[in-house]
Amino acid sequence: MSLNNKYDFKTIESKWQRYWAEHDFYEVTEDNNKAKYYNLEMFPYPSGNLHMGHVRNYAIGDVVARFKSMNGFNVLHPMGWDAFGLPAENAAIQHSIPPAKWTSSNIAAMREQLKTLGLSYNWQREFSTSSPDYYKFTQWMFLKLYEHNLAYKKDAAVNWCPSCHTVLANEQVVEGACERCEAQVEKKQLEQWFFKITDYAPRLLDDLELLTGWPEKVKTMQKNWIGRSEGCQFSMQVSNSDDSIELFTTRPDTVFGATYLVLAPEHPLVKSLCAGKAEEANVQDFIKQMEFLSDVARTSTETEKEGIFTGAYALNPFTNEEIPIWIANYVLMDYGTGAIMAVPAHDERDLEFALKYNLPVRIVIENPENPSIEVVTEAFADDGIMVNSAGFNGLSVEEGKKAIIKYVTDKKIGKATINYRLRDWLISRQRYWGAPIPIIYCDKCGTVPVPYADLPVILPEDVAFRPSGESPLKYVDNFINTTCPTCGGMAKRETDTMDTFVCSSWYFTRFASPLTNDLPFTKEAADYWLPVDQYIGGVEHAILHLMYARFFTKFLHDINMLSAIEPFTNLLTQGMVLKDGAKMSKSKGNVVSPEEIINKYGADTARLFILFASPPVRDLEWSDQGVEGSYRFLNRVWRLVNDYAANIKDVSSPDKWDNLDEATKNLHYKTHFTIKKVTDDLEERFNFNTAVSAIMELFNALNSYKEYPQQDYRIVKEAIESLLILLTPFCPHICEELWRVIGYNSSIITASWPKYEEEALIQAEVEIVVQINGKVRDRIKVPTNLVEDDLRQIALDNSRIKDLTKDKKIVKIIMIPDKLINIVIK
RNA sequence: GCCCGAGUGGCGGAAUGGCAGACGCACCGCACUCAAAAUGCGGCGUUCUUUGAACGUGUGAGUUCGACUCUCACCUCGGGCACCA
Repeated sequence: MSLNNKYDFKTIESKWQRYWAEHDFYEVTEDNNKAKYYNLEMFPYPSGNLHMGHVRNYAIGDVVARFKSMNGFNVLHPMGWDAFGLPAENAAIQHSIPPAKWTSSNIAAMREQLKTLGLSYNWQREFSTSSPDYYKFTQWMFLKLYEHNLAYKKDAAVNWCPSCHTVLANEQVVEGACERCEAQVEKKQLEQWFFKITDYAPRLLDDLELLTGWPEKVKTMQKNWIGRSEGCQFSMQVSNSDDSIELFTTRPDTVFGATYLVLAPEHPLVKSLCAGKAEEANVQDFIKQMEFLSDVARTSTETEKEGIFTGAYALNPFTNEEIPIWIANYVLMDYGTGAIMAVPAHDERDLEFALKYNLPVRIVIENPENPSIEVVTEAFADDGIMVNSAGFNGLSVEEGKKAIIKYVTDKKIGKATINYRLRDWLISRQRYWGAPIPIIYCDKCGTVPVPYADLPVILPEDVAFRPSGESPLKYVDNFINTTCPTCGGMAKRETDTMDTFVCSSWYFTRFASPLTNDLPFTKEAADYWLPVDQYIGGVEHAILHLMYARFFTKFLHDINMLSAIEPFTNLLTQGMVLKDGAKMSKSKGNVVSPEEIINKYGADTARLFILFASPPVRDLEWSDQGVEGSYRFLNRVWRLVNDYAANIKDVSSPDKWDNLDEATKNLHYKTHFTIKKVTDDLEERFNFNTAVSAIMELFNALNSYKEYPQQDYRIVKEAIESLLILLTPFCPHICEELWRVIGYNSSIITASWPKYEEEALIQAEVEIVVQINGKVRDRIKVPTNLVEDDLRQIALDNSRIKDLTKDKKIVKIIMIPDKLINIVIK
């Protein structure tokens, strides 16, 4: 090795990146003779800057893709851009750069940054969701949903972000604030487009069971979000009126304790209920107060319950009692029927309200621990026996529910129902930089969908942005003014665009055949590649993106576009990258730039550190010194392999390893042990950190062997080759270079993953731990697979053990073969 | 309030019923050097009466021959949901 043979990562990395790209190593086509593996990382928003979270996400994905590929799979590993969204528009407003231009230059910059990481992407399939070739099919999806009555427009109280100047989906409101900008969300009555995701609620919930490769945590979050609840819907007659009120309850068994009804202030019956009554004016005031209050302001647990009596009464069909009808802030119009029966004795919320407004409290479920209680201070919601409930007395809660449901069903005043917390997905946005909703409004024909043949509805680029953020589309006459596809008359286009989550709800299908231009993808290609075998990304998408994508997949399945019913078979949610215990952010000033790290140490070092420092699902604490350590390791590998290169180049390995001396045999063992360990870690557990540490151990073993006088270069060669191949998914560049250094002409990235030999893992002797009463007292070396009788004898004959057990009575001896013997003494 | 996850040396972490602390970082010592860096070699949980022993995986109990690992209760931190009837 010459003195100037330094580990020159810059030259090495750019050389091999060019070489791999030129030789199309990552291009794939559908091949039915090979097992496919679709490996996908959540595509990024092209902010223009790669951050460490991206690097971690893509490094993890690249290890999986390369590992699968080296194991003979036909691997699809694509990358694209989730390119619509507000930042581009804000840049346009602030810096007068057109969003399209801003976006494409950001994409170019980020693509270059990604390429310096040496990721095994199939770049031929790259696309951006903001290109007409793509959003044409986002619009196609809208039309298909519309065609199947799953896209509809309704006037509703919606979440309005005053800062983003647009409405938001329920999922995009976090603790009353906008998910993006954290401004307090307001409520507005607007006509908006929705996707009827609620039609899919039962399947979205039930099919979570199929997702055995998903983290429990994500499934639980989705389950809670969908929020299925079983109960009963029935009606109560309004006194002195033909109207009746439909209400929903999960506790029909408590109906005898219903002492009042509560309607949501927006309930359509409220007006007529109080019409002409003394209460009318006050009720109207109350409704006005509620109207503009955001959901959170109105319904947070911290908000005090408020309500008002409507002046009307309803007849409880079970007690034949007249009970007052109230309206209150804590009842929501868009859940259930917007009306509840209040049972203060057995519902905490109703109790709080009843106590505040002096409404009667009646116990109808007996608390078995406190049967004689008379004054209710705490709502009892657990299981008990029905009391004060006429013919239903004595039933348990479960029996009571069934009996009451049967009663209302027989009487034809109600039925068993299931309610979901999930709301329909509000997808229209009053912003410019998104896929235009392909709808035309005609005075004569009404709402008319754009014909498929006319897609895409092109987003005009020559527009004037307004500082307020108000969509400039509203002022682009040649966009708005069009002709009606049905009657040919003058008509106007919808100016709202779609939520960017719509774009990302189907992108994984497009990668299967990204150039298809009559359909979003061909069924043939999609059925070959989908579902995605491994999906990798941040847990922040646990509900939003992952649920929308599941919804789209099921819909595409239903319209026979796709065989898959779930998009992602396995999901890995990686942890955040932290610095000094906090998420990296500009405001905290703790951002480490990937570009700098790659410049200083190279992509291989950056990748190695990120994969070694912590298992993928956990948060990763950034450590500059840790990076140094990874860099140091690669330098040591570099030196060792170069030192050995001449000696191992022309050595060939025999068919059988015979007569190896002990030190050599140990190295041989270590090599095969490492192959097994790394393979298991990558295949089954995604424990990249322990895989790396196993490779480091193999390196350490090789390094010690270097001092051994009678080296067997055949075994050294085997160890070095194994080490390089095992390290390739983590650090492909240095491994490729060293592969050539030891004499290969073919690329290491196409090398087969090594298989361990069972025989090499058999050791003649094992160390057994000898315990007395569970405490380690000695260690002895014995032949492998020693029978218990012999092991017991050897242990008892051991002088230290003899010493410690003399004068003691041996009660019991527990033996674990090849591992441990525990002598229990008294 | 409810649900989920985590808690192990100075630090990142390893071990999921059988040797606690693999691997790495930091630190200490030695070699090389005029010196430093780099590199190499060695040490490195705490305490003590130090060829040995006691203690030690958030706290307390329990199961077991044996518990970081299982069970129960609690504490702390993180995440999710939170008037959804």
